[in-house]
Amino acid sequence: MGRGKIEIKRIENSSNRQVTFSKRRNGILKKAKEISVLCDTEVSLIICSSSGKMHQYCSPSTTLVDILDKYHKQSGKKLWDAKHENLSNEIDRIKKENDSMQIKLRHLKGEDITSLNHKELMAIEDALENGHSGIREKKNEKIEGMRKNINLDSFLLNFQGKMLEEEHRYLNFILGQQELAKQQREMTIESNVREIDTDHCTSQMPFAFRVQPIQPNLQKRI
Amino acid sequence: MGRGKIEIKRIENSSNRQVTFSKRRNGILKKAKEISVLCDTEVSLIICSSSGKMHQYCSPSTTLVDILDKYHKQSGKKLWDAKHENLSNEIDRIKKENDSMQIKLRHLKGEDITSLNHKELMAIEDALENGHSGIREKKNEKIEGMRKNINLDSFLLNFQGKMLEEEHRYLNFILGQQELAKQQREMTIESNVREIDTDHCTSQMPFAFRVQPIQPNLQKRI
DNA sequence: ACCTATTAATAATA
DNA sequence: TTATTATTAATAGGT
Repeated sequence: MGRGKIEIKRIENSSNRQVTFSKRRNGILKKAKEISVLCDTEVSLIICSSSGKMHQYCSPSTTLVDILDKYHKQSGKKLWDAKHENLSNEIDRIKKENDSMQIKLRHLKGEDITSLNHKELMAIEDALENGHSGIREKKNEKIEGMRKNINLDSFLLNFQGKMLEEEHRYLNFILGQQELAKQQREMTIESNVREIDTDHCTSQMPFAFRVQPIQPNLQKRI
Repeated sequence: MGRGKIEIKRIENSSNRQVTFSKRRNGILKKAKEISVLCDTEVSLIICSSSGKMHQYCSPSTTLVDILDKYHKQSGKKLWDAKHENLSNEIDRIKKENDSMQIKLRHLKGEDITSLNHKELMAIEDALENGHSGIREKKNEKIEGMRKNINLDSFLLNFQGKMLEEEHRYLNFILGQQELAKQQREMTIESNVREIDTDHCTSQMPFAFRVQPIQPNLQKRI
């Protein structure tokens, strides 16, 4: 294309080379734009002239960095230096860690567990139980613990009260019996000291000494 | 150039677009080679097709990295730094996410919970309970359930056994005391009917009638 | 992938 | 650099 055909090799005439560069540079930039528009593609074109000037085209939908990044990933070539590679690797590593933790969390929350087998479910349940007991301990030490203590105290108090009541009733009963027995004994001695009658004696035996049904509440248990 | 003129806009017909891409891609790659040879320039051309394939040309005297580096220095644009910054930011973001998840996981496992307040503990416990109930549902209800029931049964059995033992001991004690009291009474009446001594009488009162510490375990049932 | 009419690019020139 | 233009190269549409 031109007044004559040319061989594709370095143009030795500097002026000609410069003119050709200018023309072809425009041409290729135009082509780059055209293909990116016509074919909906991402194009990056960088041209460094021998004089040091740079010319660049990048398709409008993206950035050079994006294209280079794509290239990097696709080609597997080390475009980026070791530092970038390290960073990329770390990102991959952390992302994996992230995903695994996310899954664990979801499992602990009881989500996405349909696919798990029995062993896995058991492991998760153990973890939940351990966690729960740990939490319970801590929680109980605080308010829950207080409430329980209060409940226990009131129960014990209630219990003690009932015990004391019971004891009190029993003691009163005993005292009453003793009193009665004493009076009966005194009456007997006073009125008929010499009259000895075993039967009478037995019948007059202080109530406290007779075989008594033991406290009914306690007897129930026999 | 072609059978007809075309407008430079996206070719909607997918097949045509693909054909045109193929042709123009070859064309622009050829142009890139030509300008780099004719004009002794460094050229980098990267084309990403919409289907994801990549095509690249780089002038033979150099590498893409060199060209990018030159571009970087010349343009003053932060190609590398921007990339580096992006990566660093992403790492920071993911690391934070990671840490937060790690903490959540540890909390759910019952670790590092001393610093939590009551509300937080409650929230975690709720989560654990929710998770647990989910797991429980999914878990093998038969075998696990059976095991638990057996354990509970054996516990109750054990407990009942202990209760009965205790009761038995107590009943034996009561019976022993009653027996003793009866014997003592009979002895007292037989040997010294007339000797009446209140103190002695009190001291001889059957043990069963004295104020006894009440059996705590059994008293519970009152 | 090939063909080819037609358009686009550009070498030589100014 | 830009403009002209003869000539070659690229390619659109069809096969």
